[in-house]
Amino acid sequence: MDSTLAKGLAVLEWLAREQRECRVVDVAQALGLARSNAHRTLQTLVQCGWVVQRAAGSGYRASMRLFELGALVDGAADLKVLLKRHLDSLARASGETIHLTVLDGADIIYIDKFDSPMPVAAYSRIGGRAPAYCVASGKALLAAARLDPRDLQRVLGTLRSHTANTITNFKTLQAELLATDVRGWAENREEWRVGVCGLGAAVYNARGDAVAAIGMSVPTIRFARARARELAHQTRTCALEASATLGYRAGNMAEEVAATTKTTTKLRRQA
Amino acid sequence: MDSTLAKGLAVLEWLAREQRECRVVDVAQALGLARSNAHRTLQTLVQCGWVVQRAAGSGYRASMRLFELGALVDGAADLKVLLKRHLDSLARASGETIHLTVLDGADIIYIDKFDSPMPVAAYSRIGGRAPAYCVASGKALLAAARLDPRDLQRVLGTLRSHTANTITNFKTLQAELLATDVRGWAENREEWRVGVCGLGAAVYNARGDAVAAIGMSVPTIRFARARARELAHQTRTCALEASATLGYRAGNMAEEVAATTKTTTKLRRQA
DNA sequence: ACACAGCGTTCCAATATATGGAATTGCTGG
DNA sequence: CCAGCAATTCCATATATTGGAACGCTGTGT
Repeated sequence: MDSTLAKGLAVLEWLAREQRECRVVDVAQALGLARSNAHRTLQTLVQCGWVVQRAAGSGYRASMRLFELGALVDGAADLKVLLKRHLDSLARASGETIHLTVLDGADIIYIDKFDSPMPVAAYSRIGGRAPAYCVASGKALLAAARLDPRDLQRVLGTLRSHTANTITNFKTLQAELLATDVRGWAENREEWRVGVCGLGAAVYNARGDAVAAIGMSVPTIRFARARARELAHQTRTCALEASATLGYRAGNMAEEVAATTKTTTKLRRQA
Repeated sequence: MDSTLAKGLAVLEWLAREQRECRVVDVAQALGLARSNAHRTLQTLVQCGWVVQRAAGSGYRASMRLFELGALVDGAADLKVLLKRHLDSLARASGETIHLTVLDGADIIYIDKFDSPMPVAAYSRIGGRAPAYCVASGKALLAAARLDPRDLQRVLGTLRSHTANTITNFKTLQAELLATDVRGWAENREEWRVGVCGLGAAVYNARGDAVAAIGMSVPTIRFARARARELAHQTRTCALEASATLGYRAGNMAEEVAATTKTTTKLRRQA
């Protein structure tokens, strides 16, 4: 383990999260480094273009390099541009807050967001995270991944409780993922934040991989049975249209359905 | 200069740009490292969460960490969410491709994009770069920065020619930046890509800093004098509305205009 | 079935490199 | 003009990094 590299990455991450000009001593104190060490590390980051010092002798900030390279990861930027229209029209049709998310280990990461004109209790941020098993987008992606129960447990670790409704039992979660796969959308009923429900559906690319999920956050107060049904239908339809935009063909859909049924059966047997 | 850190960052950047699963030897060859060295560096990056190895013993990819932190830089993500509505309505009103950009040294970086339904010759990508002095967004931001001629030259370095129309002379560029500041928008007439013109206007936050620019890319064939005027007006208006969304108050505008006049006079004297 | 080639991974002694305390410089406010 | 704080430079020391060698695994060609 290259400790110098680990230290430099820690400095970079800390600097990015601070979102303000930081001085050498700030970095040194925050990460427990000697001033001279912090200084040299920052100099290296500057020389490599990951950190900028607006005026010489002034504070340091993370440079746009992080953004530039972040846009390349998983083709996130392309996804956003291609799916923007779909998300926007879903936002307009529903009047609710819409997210585009991807799976990163046990979390989802919000990669795009369309705010509702109506107020929502939940606050989310592009680049922000949420536990996949607690939110609708995450469940849609986990369901689409079709992991063995064994792998699922390995990926998620312990199911921590975040509200009274959080699913903390693997059997229950597996059953829910099966249901998600069958009906084509996932639900979240105050499992992550009290007062906030959600709907989610996976988006597939031309190869049939689930590359992202479209999610909708709805205050419980607007999530009555009939409206939830309607919104779920809208979300699922939007995800299907988005998949079509990425080249996912209806032709595959037959196979897809067959595969679903097969896996469903297999998982039922295992459960 | 911490060479271990520099090496690790180089590996991370290379991996992000490759956008595919890379093996240890690929990294070692590409960056001229010993296999064991490349291996340990990758292990460190994995342990720190910047790189992932989907299946153990398989290739390495950059993780979502880059995206996650990139979203924090300069509040890029917040900007996008706040300004989305404005960009979208400009895209609809004009029918042309709209960009949101920020300045990074001598380059602009595209942080958001709304594609035109009509085909455009220029290809741009979120996270992509262009030389600031060659494109309208860039000129709008450089004009808003109000640098001394001395600083401007230091920041930009040599003005390389990219088309027959590229501005390669500092006096000419300064004059154009002055004009930009006065009229409130910048133009690009095939200075970066042949066949592509552009318009750009700076967006200000509540403190009066130019934090981003709104840009429009238009094929020359649709950039006749009258239409260009009309689109320029739309672009400028959109930028003003966007500035208002960020808390830039008309009250400041008087000061702003005064400052502009003052700087203009000062720069005229220097030129 | 065997030998071989390619790759990931581990190990280790040599040595180049990072480290942190101290000294120096530069800046700011009283 | 001085005092106080922070940035930066310097250097001897200790340590972490380095790359060659070796091992095991997998897949391929004979």
